[in-house]
Amino acid sequence: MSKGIPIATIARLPVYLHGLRLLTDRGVSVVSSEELANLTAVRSTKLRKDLSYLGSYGVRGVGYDVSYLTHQISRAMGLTQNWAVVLIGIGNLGQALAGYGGFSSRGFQIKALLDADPKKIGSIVGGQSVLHIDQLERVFSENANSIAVLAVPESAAQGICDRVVGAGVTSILNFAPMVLQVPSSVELRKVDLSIELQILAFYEQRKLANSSALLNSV
Amino acid sequence: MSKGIPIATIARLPVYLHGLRLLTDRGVSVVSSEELANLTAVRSTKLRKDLSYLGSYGVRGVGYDVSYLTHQISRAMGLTQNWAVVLIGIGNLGQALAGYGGFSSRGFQIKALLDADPKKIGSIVGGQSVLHIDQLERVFSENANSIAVLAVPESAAQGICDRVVGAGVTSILNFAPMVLQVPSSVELRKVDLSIELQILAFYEQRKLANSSALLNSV
DNA sequence: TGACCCTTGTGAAGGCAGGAACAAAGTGGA
DNA sequence: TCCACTTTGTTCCTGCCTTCACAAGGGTCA
Repeated sequence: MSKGIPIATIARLPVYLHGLRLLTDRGVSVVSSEELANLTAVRSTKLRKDLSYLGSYGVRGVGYDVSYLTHQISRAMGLTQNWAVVLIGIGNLGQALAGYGGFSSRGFQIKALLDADPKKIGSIVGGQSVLHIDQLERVFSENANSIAVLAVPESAAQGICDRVVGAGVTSILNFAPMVLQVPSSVELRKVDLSIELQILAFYEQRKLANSSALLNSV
Repeated sequence: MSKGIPIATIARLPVYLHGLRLLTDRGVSVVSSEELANLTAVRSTKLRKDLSYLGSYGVRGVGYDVSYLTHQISRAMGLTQNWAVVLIGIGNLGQALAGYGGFSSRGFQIKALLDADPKKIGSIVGGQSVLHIDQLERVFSENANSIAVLAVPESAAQGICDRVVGAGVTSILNFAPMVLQVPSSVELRKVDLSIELQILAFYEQRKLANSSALLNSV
């Protein structure tokens, strides 16, 4: 039952897919959970439990068939179909996202690029022409079930978000470093580029504090 | 005890800081957990619990002093000091990171930009001149305790990572969509730009599956 | 065919995070 | 000074995720 797959597992499946792709490139056709776990920096027991949510696709005493497992993970994640993505905000981050290999290789197809800056309209980014933000409603009506990706400045984010919701979009990914308000029927997720950096700083601070505490105690 | 702060809390503290900054801009000097929670899309009970890990900085019956709480959160996260960051890889993503306001506003100071592409050396990005990757060891020896941010292509990532570790860096943030191998003494964190998108796709797929199941059952 | 070996898949336990409910404490008014 | 009100800080409980340990199952070789 796909319904029972924990979110934590979903977040790791792409990492396994990446490891499997490496193995395919090397011509490896069968892999044990231990080997794949080493490649993806998780415990083998966690890997096996994750895979067990999808079904029993391994062979005891042998391991997993690389291509078969690749297919099963892709299917479970809904990546065998192509997902339409509309990218809004073509600044530096937007351009990076437009050219990001991790999207297309995982089944996400960017259907349109939108921006408000007249200087950018018509320019080619990642092989596509940038459209004016006025086209927003038309673009979403022509691409049903699209996911909206917001890479706009903080000041514009909530306004654009409201228009996207008004256009019937139910899945939004927000890169602006702020909290957006959406109806509960809309699935909103956020990527904050500096959160992980802050967690690192926190660890580093603790490390420094511990070493100075040691000095004091001598 | 800063040692007891859960990671989940650490990840939310920056969001609270952002909400507090909004309040400061509006001239608000005191805020209740309920109001701040609404601003940051969490439950007020979760907010209070998070803050209680830092200490007792509120006044019962009144709320929290905005500037005092701002200071205490910053201090707990180690953001009152400036953290030196060296950014490696000045492609689209690197340029986006170099200009990203969320870094400087949270106490991260980019000390150097490095790239291997001769065409980029000497160009000005985010107010700084791009240095050649050969300067890597020198840059880190001049900036002790720096955090390395990797925004390089997948094929170059492990090699650069090894050099960074060799230069004595103990905190690395990786934006390349791959798993890096580091000694256990090094703190490595990763940002995968497409993981959240995949989680959205998974929800969307489940939504579609459920609605078609409903149709079939009629 | 049977015994041994290897690896998967799963049940159970432990730990961490989230939510609810309540006790504690400070303010303001009478 | 006392009482009622407001909001914090904390305890308890529930649920999810991770880890451990082992049973189950398939392959291989004699």
